[in-house]
Amino acid sequence: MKLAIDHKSPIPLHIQAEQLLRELIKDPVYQAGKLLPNEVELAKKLAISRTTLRQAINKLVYEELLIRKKGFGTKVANSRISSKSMNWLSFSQEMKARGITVKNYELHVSWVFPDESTASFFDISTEKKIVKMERLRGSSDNPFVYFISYFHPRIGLTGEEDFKRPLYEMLEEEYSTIANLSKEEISALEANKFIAGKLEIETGSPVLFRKRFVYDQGERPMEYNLGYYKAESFVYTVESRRT
Amino acid sequence: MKLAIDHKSPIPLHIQAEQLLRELIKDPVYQAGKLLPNEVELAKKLAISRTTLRQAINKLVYEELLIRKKGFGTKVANSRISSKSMNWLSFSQEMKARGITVKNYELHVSWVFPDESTASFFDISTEKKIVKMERLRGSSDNPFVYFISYFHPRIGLTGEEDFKRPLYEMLEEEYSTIANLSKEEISALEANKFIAGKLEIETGSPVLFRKRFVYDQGERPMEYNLGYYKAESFVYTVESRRT
DNA sequence: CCTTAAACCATGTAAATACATAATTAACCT
DNA sequence: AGGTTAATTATGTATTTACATGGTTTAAGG
Repeated sequence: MKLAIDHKSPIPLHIQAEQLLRELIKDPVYQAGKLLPNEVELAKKLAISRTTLRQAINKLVYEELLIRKKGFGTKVANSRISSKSMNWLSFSQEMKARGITVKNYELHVSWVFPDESTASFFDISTEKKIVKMERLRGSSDNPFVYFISYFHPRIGLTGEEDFKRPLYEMLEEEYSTIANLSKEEISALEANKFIAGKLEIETGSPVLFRKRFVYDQGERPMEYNLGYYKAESFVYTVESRRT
Repeated sequence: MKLAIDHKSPIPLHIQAEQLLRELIKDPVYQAGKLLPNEVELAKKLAISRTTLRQAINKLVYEELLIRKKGFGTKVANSRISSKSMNWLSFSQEMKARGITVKNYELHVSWVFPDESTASFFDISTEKKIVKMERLRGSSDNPFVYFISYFHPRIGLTGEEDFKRPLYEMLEEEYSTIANLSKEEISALEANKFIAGKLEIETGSPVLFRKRFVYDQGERPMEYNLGYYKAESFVYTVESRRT
């Protein structure tokens, strides 16, 4: 674990401090509501200004990972909002846990120009082609989900990879890219003609639609994933606890 | 609307600025991704330092109400309704934060026999009546969610309570019952005739359906909640981190 | 011995300043 | 006209400085 801050790095100091703090609070020593060193001391130790350190702490406070108390100190929050971390993101593993064997109905990999929103999430130009993966998956009886994934060019995918392997395992082993954070948006949609065809339902039928924004170790965008789930066959579960 | 900042007020300047901005972006003029005045100008106009102003803007950026772009400016995010772990559980508070005034279109409280699944969750007999609350809520323009709540008899509700108050606040203050854990199941459904009528959509249109199992301090079931959200107007967001 | 006041500690608030960097626009040169 | 370069604009990063304020601990006083 990196305990110091590199002033020569192009990564902003407050980002480095933030990452450092995230690592720090994972340490068992800090788990049970323990106090952090005070800001003035810690800033001196890290050789950054108190303002910069506060900038980093602020983010974690906002995420409710840290709790500040005036005149007392900053402590590590005990219970975090767990969203039943999906084991972790892997579809096939999740299905396996439910006793469903995943069948791949279609798999298609291509190089395409990203649309506006994808390019914006990846922070790249719409003129630069990226790898797109489409997958139709389901149980042994019938397909019930259609996935579209876009991958950031930084990863360096060729499009020739073995996408039959569990995706995140492959990305980790072959490209040292680890999914670290996922932001998801879940909504209900009417199936358009294309999706309806894939999922073998009627156009206009409801589908559960999930956008997933996946970030790597450095909080950099790595995957943009769209999932269209046949309505009856999928339930998304979330568990959250008061903090 | 207050447009100025009171330097003599005991309320911190950055809090005042934050509130002012929240009001400001509600203004129709700012609705469609419009740019805010630049930080240096705005700070001068409000007679506060840029640092303080940035502190205020930061909060709204964290909440994704504003989007900053270096060298370009700060624009208002096209606010769609999302639920960032629901703040915590309260619908009206979450809407308030988004600048949407919640309107209650219908409110109906009754004593009913629980169905099988409800009785099973509460671990009570189907012969024992419980309090059921139905609510149709939405923005000032139109309803977009229909809630049904069942409450565990242990709480001791009479059905005469003031359900116009924030629910969890009322339960905490009047009955010392605190929501502590929530398990949610989200799926997509076709609106049946009843729901379609309430939400003013066509039968068969997709709705986002959420079941919520709420537990109290002692992890005992306290509320069973069903929510039917009009499809276009609701996005459920989840953020999860690898552990 | 208990209450109250003072001292202390750590975070909270606020400003002024300086320079870096990304996005846009304008000017410039082929 | 088209592409490259430079200037402009507005946010991003970082430091130093100063004082306020809410808790905690200690010390004083009845």
